[in-house]
Amino acid sequence: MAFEQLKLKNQLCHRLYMASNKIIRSYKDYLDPLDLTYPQYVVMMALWEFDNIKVSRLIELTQIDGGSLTLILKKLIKKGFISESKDSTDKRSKVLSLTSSGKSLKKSAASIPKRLSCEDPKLSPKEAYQLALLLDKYLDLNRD
Amino acid sequence: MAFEQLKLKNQLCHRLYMASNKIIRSYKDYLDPLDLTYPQYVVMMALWEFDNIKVSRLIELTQIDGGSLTLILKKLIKKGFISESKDSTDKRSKVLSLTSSGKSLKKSAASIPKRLSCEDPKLSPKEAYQLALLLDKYLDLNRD
DNA sequence: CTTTATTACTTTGCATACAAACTAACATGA
DNA sequence: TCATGTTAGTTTGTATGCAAAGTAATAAAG
Repeated sequence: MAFEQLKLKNQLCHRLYMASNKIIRSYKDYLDPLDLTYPQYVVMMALWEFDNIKVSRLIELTQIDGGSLTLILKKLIKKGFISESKDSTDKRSKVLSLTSSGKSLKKSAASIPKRLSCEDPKLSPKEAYQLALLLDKYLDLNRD
Repeated sequence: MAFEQLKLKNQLCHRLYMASNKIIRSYKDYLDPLDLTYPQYVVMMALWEFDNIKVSRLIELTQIDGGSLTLILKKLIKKGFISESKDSTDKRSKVLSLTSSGKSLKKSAASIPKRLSCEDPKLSPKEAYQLALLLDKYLDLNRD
């Protein structure tokens, strides 16, 4: 009756859960000045990389579900970072675009990744790369 | 102006965020029959392993923040899986204990880890172990 | 033995997650 | 072209996640 398989230290899921929450918390200090939450930052990164895309493409890129995304987009629009327009060929689709304010925000965000990785490098660059590879395999992603 | 550091594929955090959400979603099919959400399951695992512990210890074990935990505990009490009592030596503390119903739930949960890992093994056991080691290092955990 | 600081939780307010139901618009087939 | 199916997003309801303020009880100081 040891039930080893139910011990917390044997749960990959619990580690992912803690690690995700922890790293998102650590972004807060850097994102607050930009008036962005972490999910909002992910959406902005997607748009900084691929501007003028549909909601469906944003869901693919960010893996944020549609329901959550609708709310996040409303907030980003309210903040003036993005704007929406109807797709001329398919009125069901909505196209999202960066405003000038949203574009200039990219410059302010540019230093965040480096500042974060330097702040408290629990993992070496090599280890971070290994971790990224394993996560990509788990996520079944094929990038590049 | 390439801003490579802001591309999604270069974000470790985004991978952790997607992986955590994905693996928690994958637990849903197995936890619904037990009437548990994933965070509730984590709390139950902690109690199955260390029964009769205080809220502060539960926070240490699960890394769930106090505010969220209060709500989760209320729900687990309402479902009859755990009960609370005052610590006799320190009335500020609250001790949580499994009920007989909560204890027997452990038997129903025992098969979940294996069923999940077999369902769609994106990672080999060796890779999962590597991933766990890297996450522990990131989390700064020292188990055993 | 009071005053003050610290602890252990709880409550509040805002922002997601996410499944399920819903709506409008496009696509298909007879 | 009309009924039907599918798709792209939105809405709704429940459950966190988390920072900050609040509360009650214990500890520390003087």
